[in-house]
This record gives sequence, structure tokens and C-alpha cells, in this order.
Amino acid sequence: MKYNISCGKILIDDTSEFLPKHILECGQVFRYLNSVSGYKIFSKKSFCSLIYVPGYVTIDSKDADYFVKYFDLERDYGDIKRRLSGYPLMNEAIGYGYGVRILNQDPFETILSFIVSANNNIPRIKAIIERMCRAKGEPLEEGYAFPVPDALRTANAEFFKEIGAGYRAQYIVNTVGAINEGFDLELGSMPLKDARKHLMTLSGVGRKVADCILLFGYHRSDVFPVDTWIEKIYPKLGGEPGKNAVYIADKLSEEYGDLAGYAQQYLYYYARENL
DNA sequence: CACCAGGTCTCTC
DNA sequence: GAGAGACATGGT
Repeated sequence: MKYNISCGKILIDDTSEFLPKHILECGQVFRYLNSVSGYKIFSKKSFCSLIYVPGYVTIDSKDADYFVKYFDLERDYGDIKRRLSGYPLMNEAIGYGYGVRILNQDPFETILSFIVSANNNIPRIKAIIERMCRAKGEPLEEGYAFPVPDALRTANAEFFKEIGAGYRAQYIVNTVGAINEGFDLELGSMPLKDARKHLMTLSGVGRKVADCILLFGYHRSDVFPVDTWIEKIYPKLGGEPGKNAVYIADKLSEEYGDLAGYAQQYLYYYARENL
């Protein structure tokens, strides 16, 4: 999409393909805060403030280049929406969340965040992650960085229970341990099924969390993460009622191909707000 | 008091 | 492989 960078600010004057509310509140990211005029966003060790007035967005950051990639600004979402427009319920979903984009997030951050997300609700997920960053992340001018794996070496299950992770505490300890012991986070051009299987060897990472990691942390757009909301909406897409999440995920990723991840985000946002 | 939230793990058959 | 239960926590 079109954008300009001047004095470290990214200027966007077409909100038909970039609407902060749609991007941030479609459940893909947890480290953002509402402020008076926009949002404050943390990713890895970078920070930006995002100011929105009707028709215009300004992204202000010392790491402008990082956020060009983060917000996926080089991709043409108009084209994606056109290609999706023939699918069931998609015109309604895109009409509702027309400004959605899929962020390019840090793999490690995405892995821990979505382990926390399992069987949990979004406000609580955000709070747990924020407490972890505050306790173990590098201090920044505006807040705290997401902790690097090494910074969590000494964090035990007690720590993760104290910040509210509940029974997921041990999963996080196990996964951080595996990564610190050399678990390979570079998926390169690994085939989808191999990449998914690799991630699912991590504690607390099942099919759905693995697919979220692949989509949000590696931009593998050929996965279709299926959660309770997608399960609810599946029959409205013409699917057979009563199927389990893995069946639905296989079916939909096949049906949408390389557009699966994008389709999923529009449908998820629509389902969550309208069902 | 139930039930739910971007599910996963473990134990069965 | 598919199916049932348990699982921390906080909000309706």
C-alpha cells in the first residue's frame, strides 16, 4: 500500500486498507494500549504510537523500518480482498473488518503469547503478558520490551503462576527451556506440515496455537487457525455442523489455499463481533 | 452457582 | 486416531 516516511514518521492516507482498530482488535496481538488519540504498541524491543484521524494514520517510532515490516505495509490488501470476495460470508466479513492486516510479529513473542492464549480470554491474556514484560523485559523509554529467551532462564513455574498464567505456567517453562537449549526457531522454507509438526513438539503448542504462530509469527498465510469462534461460524460457511477443530482447519486451509490466513482474520473478527 | 474464554494434555479404547 | 476430563483464573 502507499505510505510515506518523513522524520521517522510513517504516514498513511488510505484507511480502507489500514484501520488501527481492525488490525489490533482482531485478536492477533496483545501488546497494545488505547490512548486518547490512538494506540501505543510494543513489539519485541520496539515501540510506536499510532495516531488516527478519519482517513489518516500516523505511525511514530524510532524504528520506522521495523514497523513498515510489522504492519505488512508492502502488501496489497486490496488485491487480497478482491480474490476473497467470491467466498461465502466474505463480503459481509470484509465489509465489517475492511482495514484488517496481518502483522509480522516476532516468533518467540508469538509462541509465548499464544501458549498463554489457550482456553483464555483476551483481556486476561494481555494482562498476563504485560506482567511478564514488566518483570523480565528490558526497560524502554515508553515501557518494557518483550523478554528475550535468555532473560527467562531463571523464571520458574512459580513465577508464571504469580503473573496469572495458571496451569499454563509449566508449559511456558518447558517451552522456554527447549528454546534456550537450541530448539530451532528458523523455519526457513520448511514445508507447512513439517513446520507445524516441529512447533507442536513444544509444550502447550497444539494444532491451533501452532497455526497462530505460523500465521502471525511467520506469515504463513496458508494456515487457517480454528478456535471456538471459527467453529461456531463454520456451518454458515457451508460446512457440515458438528465437525471438530482439526477437521475444520484442514478443510478450510485446503479451500482457501494461500488466502486461508487472511480469510480467517476477516471471519474471526466478524464472528467475534456479530455472533 | 454455573458457564465461558483464540485449547492442550493425558489417559483411555 | 478419536473421545472424555482435567485444568487456573477472572468475568458474567
